[in-house]
Amino acid sequence: MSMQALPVLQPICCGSDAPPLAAAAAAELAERFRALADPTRVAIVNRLSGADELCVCDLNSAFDLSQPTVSHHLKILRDAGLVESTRRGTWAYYRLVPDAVESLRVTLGG
Amino acid sequence: MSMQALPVLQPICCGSDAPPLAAAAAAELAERFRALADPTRVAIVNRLSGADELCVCDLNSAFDLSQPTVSHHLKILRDAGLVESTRRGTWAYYRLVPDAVESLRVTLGG
DNA sequence: ATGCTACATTGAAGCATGTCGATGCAAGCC
DNA sequence: GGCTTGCATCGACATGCTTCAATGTAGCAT
Repeated sequence: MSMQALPVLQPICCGSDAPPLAAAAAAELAERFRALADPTRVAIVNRLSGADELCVCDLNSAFDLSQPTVSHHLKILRDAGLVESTRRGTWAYYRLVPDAVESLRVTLGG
Repeated sequence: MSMQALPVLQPICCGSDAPPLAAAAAAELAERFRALADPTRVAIVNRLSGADELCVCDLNSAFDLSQPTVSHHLKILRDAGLVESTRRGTWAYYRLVPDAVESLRVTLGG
């Protein structure tokens, strides 16, 4: 999962008619945007941005969804590289990956 | 379609345990991210960022997809407010809505 | 060991999405 | 008028996504 900047708004090369954004790059970008294309995941990211770490139990009680559903969304965010987790004892703690979000932001013309 | 900033990363209020991001706000944000959750639409936005305007015929020939499919993606981008179009004669010209993209960028911690 | 708690994974159901061919519609040309 | 071109919409199909209950797994306590 390469986390380099893949600008949507400022194509790397200012080519005349050559494909400005490679198909693979577009696919990778779309994949990361899709991770934020769900209200629950947006809310999870937002909550994680307000704290250094959050335990899954906090998120479970926050979202009026079943525990497997929250776990599923966390996996999607993990696969997208937007969050990471560590287990300490029985609990799993999730936190944001600032560089990943920053990368997405740059993509939008930062 | 309100285009105000709805920051994911910096909740409006720094409340202790009150819901940091309202459900409606999260839904609206997710809806706009979903507009970019497809490779073709990412590529369309990218191409539009390289030119002031583009005619649909240009996009049709650029994406090796059927004309209805491209039209479908354009509608999604239009509904999300990321893109707008005007008909001049027989042709329809599409251009980016910079404020909409900027709004999404701010949402990511701008 | 038995049980319980915190998460993850699986399987299935229902809904949304991407894609196409076929059709509709308006503008320009013969 | 009729005909072609550019684009939008419709209907249908296949795939993917969100959600849940059920099950699995690992750690802690008794």
